[in-house]
Amino acid sequence: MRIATYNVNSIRIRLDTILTWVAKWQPDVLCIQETKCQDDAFPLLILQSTGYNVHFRGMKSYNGVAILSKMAPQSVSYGFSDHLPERDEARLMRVVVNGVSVVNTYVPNGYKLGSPQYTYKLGWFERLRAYFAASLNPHDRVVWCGDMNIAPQPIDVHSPEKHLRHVCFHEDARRAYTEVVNWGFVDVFRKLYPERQQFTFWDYLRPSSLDANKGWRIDHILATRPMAEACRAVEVDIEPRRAPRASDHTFLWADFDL
DNA sequence: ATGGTCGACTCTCGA
Repeated sequence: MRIATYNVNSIRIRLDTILTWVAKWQPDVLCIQETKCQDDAFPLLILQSTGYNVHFRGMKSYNGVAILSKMAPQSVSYGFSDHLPERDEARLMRVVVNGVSVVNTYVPNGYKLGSPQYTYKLGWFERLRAYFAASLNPHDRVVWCGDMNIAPQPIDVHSPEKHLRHVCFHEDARRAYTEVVNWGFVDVFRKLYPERQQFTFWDYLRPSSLDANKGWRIDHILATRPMAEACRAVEVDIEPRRAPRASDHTFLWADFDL
């Protein structure tokens, strides 16, 4: 079972990228973040023409998540369902496919240290931990993937010493993320490649960052222990990142023998 | 301290 994740940064602009990648790599499940369109503008029919099942939730301009799956999901749900007011919607969805619960998240960026957005990001991780604790079991087959906006370790960002106060590397953000991981997840990329420095994101604001390989590993695939033990391969595909009209993120995929 | 680049959308915000 192949599960993949991709921050598309506008699904309408990069529809071709998705179609080409899906045709080549044939994921069983593809989790997409930052679709950036309202549901009535979502390119549903063309995505369905690939034969995939398509589920999504968006909002105007920002955020938005979608999941493509070869098999029809047994269930689909959106958001935390914790009845707290949403500062922004369309950042979390879950499907159950082939007995595997797949949770797709676009974690809030956090803007700057000390900002309300940063506080919201930290709280978002706490809500996510509560969400896993309330609705899933670490002994079951669960995969959590998406754009986490967290580089978990110094190896996961270029020049870590320069980013100690960056919202994607600050100790408080990393701790909040780690608390969720500690509910029962294994970072399958890091499990298979304990030493490899492999980024999934190069900042648009620094156009030379890709060539200089000054990036971040902030997109992740995490699996509960029973799933992680079945993980046979994980790779980052940076080729679409070099194409014209590239997103600043890469595709990331993992194969599980079930 | 600031700007650099995108995308959505409305002359600005979020990343």
